[in-house]
Amino acid sequence: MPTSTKKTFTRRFNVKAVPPFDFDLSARIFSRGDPQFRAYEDGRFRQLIKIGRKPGLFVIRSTGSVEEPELRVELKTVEELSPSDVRKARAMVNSMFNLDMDLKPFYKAVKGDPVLSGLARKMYGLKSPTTPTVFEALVDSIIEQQISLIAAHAMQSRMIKEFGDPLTIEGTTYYMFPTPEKLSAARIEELKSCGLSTRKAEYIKDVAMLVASGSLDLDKFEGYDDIEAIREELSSIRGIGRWTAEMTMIRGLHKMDSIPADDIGLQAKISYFYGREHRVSSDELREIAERWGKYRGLGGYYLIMTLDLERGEGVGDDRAARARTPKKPAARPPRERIIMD
DNA sequence: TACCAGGTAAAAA
DNA sequence: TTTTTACATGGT
Repeated sequence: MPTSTKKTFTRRFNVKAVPPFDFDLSARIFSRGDPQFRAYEDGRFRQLIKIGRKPGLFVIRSTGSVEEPELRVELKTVEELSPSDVRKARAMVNSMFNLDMDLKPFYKAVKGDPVLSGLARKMYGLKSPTTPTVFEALVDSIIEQQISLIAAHAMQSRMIKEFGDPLTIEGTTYYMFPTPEKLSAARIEELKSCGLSTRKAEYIKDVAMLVASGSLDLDKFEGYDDIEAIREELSSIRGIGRWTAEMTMIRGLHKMDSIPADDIGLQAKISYFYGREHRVSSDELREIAERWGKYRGLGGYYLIMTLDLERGEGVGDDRAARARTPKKPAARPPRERIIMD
């Protein structure tokens, strides 16, 4: 039950980032988000996130410049925050916008790449964001398996409003991403009513149960340096294949040396930028991304964001790429043998 | 109307 | 062991 007239507390603090960092460019990925969940509008990012056990609405804007980046954070809550809560909130902002990441080594690494060297200039200061929890990245990735992002986003929105805790602040109701506890307790039929297939509903409920019961600790992967180890461990869970594990690493774990080579959207974008006739295979994509060194995931992110921003809109729809790249492999590559030397 | 869309597990061959 | 199939929704 959303409580309507409660006193709200507001805490304000500033956070600095490692330059270069362009907040507007980096936050624009959220500009078409569901305003009741996560959005970027008029220079302000908003999302309701739990700090410990207390929900708080983060309102974040830039007060600095690309070379001297600084963010202003307003944190609205219905319970007063302790100093330790505020410390946690600072760390969350830092993590969500990847503020400590230094882009300079990435720009240096792609200097010789004909495409990315140009995009590095054009998108100077773009950092990749991260979901507040690894769980959110994982669940979103499961929903996005196989279907179009537009369809997936519709389902995500329904799921958030069905299972996410609401909080009304200054007349607007916001929803938090559903907790593992809430999703583990959901009935399959309820999850399906958000548009999910029976299988995806099972995957999500099962993984939520693993996390809620404590038998799967997603946060521990933050400390892993070996992305192959993360991929293998995640892939041992039903419903999580290579693609889902890699998407989770990129979106939820800051593992920017991981790249979802099987991602057909990324394959189409690479084909477009590198002038290929057909949509590149996973192996061709890996070969190209190899040049970007340990920043290959970030390289992929730059390609995706460039096309999305060229259209002047948020992410989630690659019509631009599709319109300019052949739909399918020229002729038919029936026996596509994967050659491993 | 079909077909495709940032896949995956399970059945069938 | 490899190949085929079912699955869900939203656009074109």
